[in-house]
Amino acid sequence: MNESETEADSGAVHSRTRQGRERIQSAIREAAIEEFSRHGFKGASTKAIAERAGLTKPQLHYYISSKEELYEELLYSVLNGWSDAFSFDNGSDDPAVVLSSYVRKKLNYALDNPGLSRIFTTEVLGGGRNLTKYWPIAVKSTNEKVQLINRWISEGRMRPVDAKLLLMQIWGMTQHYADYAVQVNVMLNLAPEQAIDREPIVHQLTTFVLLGCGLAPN
Amino acid sequence: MNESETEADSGAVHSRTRQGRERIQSAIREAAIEEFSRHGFKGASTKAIAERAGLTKPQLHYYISSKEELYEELLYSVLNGWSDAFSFDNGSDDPAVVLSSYVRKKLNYALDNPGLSRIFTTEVLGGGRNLTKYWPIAVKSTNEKVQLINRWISEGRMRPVDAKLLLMQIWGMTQHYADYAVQVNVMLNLAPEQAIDREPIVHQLTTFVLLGCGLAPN
Amino acid sequence: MNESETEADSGAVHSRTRQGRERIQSAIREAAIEEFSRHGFKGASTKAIAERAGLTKPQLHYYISSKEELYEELLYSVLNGWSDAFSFDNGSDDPAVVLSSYVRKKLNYALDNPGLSRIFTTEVLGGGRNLTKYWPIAVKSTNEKVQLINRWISEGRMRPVDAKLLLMQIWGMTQHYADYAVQVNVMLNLAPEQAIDREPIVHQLTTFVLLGCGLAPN
Amino acid sequence: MNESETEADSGAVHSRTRQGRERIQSAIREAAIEEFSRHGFKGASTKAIAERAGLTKPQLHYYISSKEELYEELLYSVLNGWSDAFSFDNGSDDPAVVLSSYVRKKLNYALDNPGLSRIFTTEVLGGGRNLTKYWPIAVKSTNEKVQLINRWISEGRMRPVDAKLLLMQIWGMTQHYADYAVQVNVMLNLAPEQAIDREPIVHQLTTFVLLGCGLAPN
DNA sequence: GATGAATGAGGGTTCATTCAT
DNA sequence: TATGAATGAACCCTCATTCAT
Repeated sequence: MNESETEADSGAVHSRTRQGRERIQSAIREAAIEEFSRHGFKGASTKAIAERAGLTKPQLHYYISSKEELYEELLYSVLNGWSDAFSFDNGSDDPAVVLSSYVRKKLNYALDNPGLSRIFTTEVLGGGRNLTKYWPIAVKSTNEKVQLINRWISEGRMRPVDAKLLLMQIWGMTQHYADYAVQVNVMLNLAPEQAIDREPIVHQLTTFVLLGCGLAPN
Repeated sequence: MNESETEADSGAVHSRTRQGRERIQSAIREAAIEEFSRHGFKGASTKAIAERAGLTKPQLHYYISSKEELYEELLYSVLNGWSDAFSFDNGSDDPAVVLSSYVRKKLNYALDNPGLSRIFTTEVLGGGRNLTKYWPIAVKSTNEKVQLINRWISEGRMRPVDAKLLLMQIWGMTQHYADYAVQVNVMLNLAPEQAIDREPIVHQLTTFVLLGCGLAPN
Repeated sequence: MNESETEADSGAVHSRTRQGRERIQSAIREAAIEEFSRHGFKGASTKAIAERAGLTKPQLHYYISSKEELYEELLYSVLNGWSDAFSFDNGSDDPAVVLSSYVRKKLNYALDNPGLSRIFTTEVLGGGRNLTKYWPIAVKSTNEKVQLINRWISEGRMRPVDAKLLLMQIWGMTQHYADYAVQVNVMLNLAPEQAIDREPIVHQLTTFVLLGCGLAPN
Repeated sequence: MNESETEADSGAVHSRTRQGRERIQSAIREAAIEEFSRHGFKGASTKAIAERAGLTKPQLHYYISSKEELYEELLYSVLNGWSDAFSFDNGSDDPAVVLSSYVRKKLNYALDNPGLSRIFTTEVLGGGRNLTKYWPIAVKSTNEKVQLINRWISEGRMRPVDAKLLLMQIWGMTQHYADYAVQVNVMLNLAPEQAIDREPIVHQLTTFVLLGCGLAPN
């Protein structure tokens, strides 16, 4: 991206082909996200992915090794993205600050990566067979947050709540904007693909969470 | 079950076969819910449905006319169930009462019918092509609730919130227990199919919502 | 069709059931004729036959032993009907009389039994695998006619023609009214199932044949 | 049949594959004609078509998109071929010339394309559901011929006949050589697939028609 | 690199027929 | 007799993948 090479490339075949390859691979990625997120692993077809990426099926198989691997790659890609949004900001120990930041990050991820988010949802819906390695990590990371929240509670800085349930509430509310995007747009009277104005949502969500936790909204 | 009970069978062949048919049809229904909710319409296979119901594929087609019709039947079944949970109690005009009742009903539906709930989610994920007829109804029903909430707000009985977003927050939080059941159980350290203790959840959810709306929890 | 059964039956159960059986069998026959004549042996389905006869499939199999046998029964039924129309009248030795009578009988058979006629056509179209036993008979019967015609020709009572071709011309022209009934009705501006006025056709056909044979039309 | 290709192949790979594709497509076409013409649309199976063309079923679907489309393609192919044979020669206004030419063309089409001809027959036998668009064209073209014949009659150049019936007689007699080819060969003592000597037939047919119309044979 | 072709498995569905009842 | 159910084969078609070119 910030490579010093301009669009007016030296023209070396090597470089051009590499660019082409990257463009194709990102086209495949986007196409695969779309298809997998709409139909799940079993329901998605390589034909549809190939067509969406502007390739033929054999061409697609030149770039990927299998449908399963492509899917897993994307799935792990979400899990990594999750790690960021899942983590609490360490910059502050103020519950209100930490929680609002968390909500905002979660929501942003859902709205910036609705496809990837939905892939995770289809995976969980399907039973989460590919997530056995992931659960321990998620559990650990969740437990850390739970402990932090519980400390806040024991310090009287927060209303006593079940911290795990609180986190799930946040997940449910934010993930909703990825999984139910279609319904959200219908309800908000937006065109099917129209982007949502996210600031009001962040604001209401954080206020809601803070009030729910007995905290003063920022 | 009293062991001396002899099935209270009338003994008539007619009755037995009819019972058998009903048992099979409900087995098909359950199997279809499971498969569709796990893999979506495209990803589900009639073979899997048949096997789960203890039938062969041609046998299955003796009871259903097509995969699509079976799916749509189930989908409409959710939509009907939705109508109940979607409706506000008319027995009260107290925001706290109405909202907690709504949350409770929504959650109960998700926990009582996780499969059906997930089918709706897969449908929305897939783009909601089968929901064109449903949206107007849902929008109307939602708008009615929005107006009621707005009245409460204008009467100063509730904190000013975006009513639509509020409803979506409730949907997201309750639906989460159906869609993400697998993750919920992992997080709550429950066995994969173990039933959840729903009372604490209802309690925290309603408290959360009421506080978020600036209402005193019951 | 031509069943002019007396409704005033003795009323005996036995007789009534026998009547019922006969009625069913004739319904099956008609249904089978329709289906086989429209789609051929392979293309016809027992389901369609059963439905057309107002029966279920297992019910149908109670009356017939197999699709093939039902088909063959009908086919042989045509072949028998053929024998009549195929035979020259022995009452006269006048070429004009014999030929016009033959044309008339052929045409009448086609118009009275279009379904059966078409079954024969589908059989021939399909290769005539079921007709191996029939060909020798047909050939013999044809050769006899050929010899008779040839005698007429050698006696100078008819223009010299290839007798076999002449017969085929008659078959083609008459069979056309069964096989191409749909097109005939379109061309004659008749409703799809409307009966045709056959006298003009008989007249033109016989005149045509007689003139073609150098005979004076009746 | 229509293979007029130069055996001297350029040898280029490109050319070879394209030739291969064309050869396969024409094999499919021939196979499909054979199967459809023998069993009708419903009775024909893609398996049989594939095998006859030397392909597997999925291979076949690489070249065609569906059984129905393949069938319709062939059917329309007949209808187009029909247009030629259906048209009267405009080169002459002599009834004898025009009619004999018509008979000859019709017969030639039936003998050159027996399979395609039979496909049309199976379609008409089956009710002609695919011919709704075709009928108006056929009716118009027929009416034009009828008017011409009627003019000849009114000018006293032809015996008065029902022109439509006359045309149907011609259709019946010529089509017979396609539809009843099997029986024709049996009757004429030819081997099942043996080609017929068509000149005597054309001669007798035209003579027959001209005499039937009160015209002097050429 | 990329394309036409092939492959074997499996998709949903209907088939003719038989078996209990 | 007649019906609900079952059966195994076959139906048309698409799948993910691989192999020549």
